[in-house]
Amino acid sequence: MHAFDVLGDPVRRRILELLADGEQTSGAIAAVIQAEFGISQPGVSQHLRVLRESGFTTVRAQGARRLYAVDSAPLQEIDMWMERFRRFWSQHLDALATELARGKRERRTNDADTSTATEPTDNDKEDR
Amino acid sequence: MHAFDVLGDPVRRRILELLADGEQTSGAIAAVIQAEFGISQPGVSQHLRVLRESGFTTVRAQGARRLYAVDSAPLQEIDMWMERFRRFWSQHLDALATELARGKRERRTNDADTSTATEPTDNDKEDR
DNA sequence: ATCGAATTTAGCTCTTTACTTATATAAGTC
DNA sequence: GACTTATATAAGTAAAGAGCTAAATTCGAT
Repeated sequence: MHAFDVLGDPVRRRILELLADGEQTSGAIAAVIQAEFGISQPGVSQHLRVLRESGFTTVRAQGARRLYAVDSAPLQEIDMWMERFRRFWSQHLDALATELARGKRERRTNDADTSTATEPTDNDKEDR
Repeated sequence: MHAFDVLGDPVRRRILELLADGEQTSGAIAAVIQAEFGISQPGVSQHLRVLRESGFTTVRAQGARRLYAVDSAPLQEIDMWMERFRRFWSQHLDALATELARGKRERRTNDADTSTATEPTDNDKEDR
């Protein structure tokens, strides 16, 4: 499952929002999600599994509890993919810093020539 | 369909990558996508429809051709959602510029207290 | 006005996935 | 050891979505 698919689900996004504030037990997460979305505990558990298996979270056992925490790797990957679109909205002056921080990028070549089409990201090729 | 779901599909991501280099006709896009993914022209057209209807692209007619272009609004929204996770990887020095560019954000409060759980984003609430 | 190219829409099938309930596993408590 | 709490897995169902072929639109050119 691709990182974007994982974030496609509102329950999973919400779980990540919760984890952004720090480690949480499965139970604590389930309580919030059940209250907010009205789904069952196993339902939440399955979402946690998806997050786990797709690398968005790490888990550590503490007795019978499972402590989930954000693993930012896939989020970073998404952030990198988004990079090529940032110039569409951050061409203001205050974006200069961002540009510096994120590294220089190619100048916009506005030719719509088909033959010049670039290859798809490795990332994208691998999942079909 | 949520913005993240739209980006969940590799074909749609690829189309956006193509459009990042500038406006393209439906036909030019279809040619590339068909070559790369082996799907039919109507298949590509359906993806263009999804991108259009979810706000990722704008279209303008030029005779019988349709010229597609990136509309960055939904991408910006995603970028904003991602903001809360950036501190997980950009707490290095070179991220200072990014921090400045993106505006200051709340200090990290690392308490895992359940009762303090924040509300979900309006964004997320609306789609269930 | 007719024909062909460019693009979209319709209807159908197949697969994936998000749920559900029921059950398993494992740790803590009495 | 028996019971409860915490969490995960299994099996089944229903809905969504990605693809296909066929047909409709719409514009340009003869």
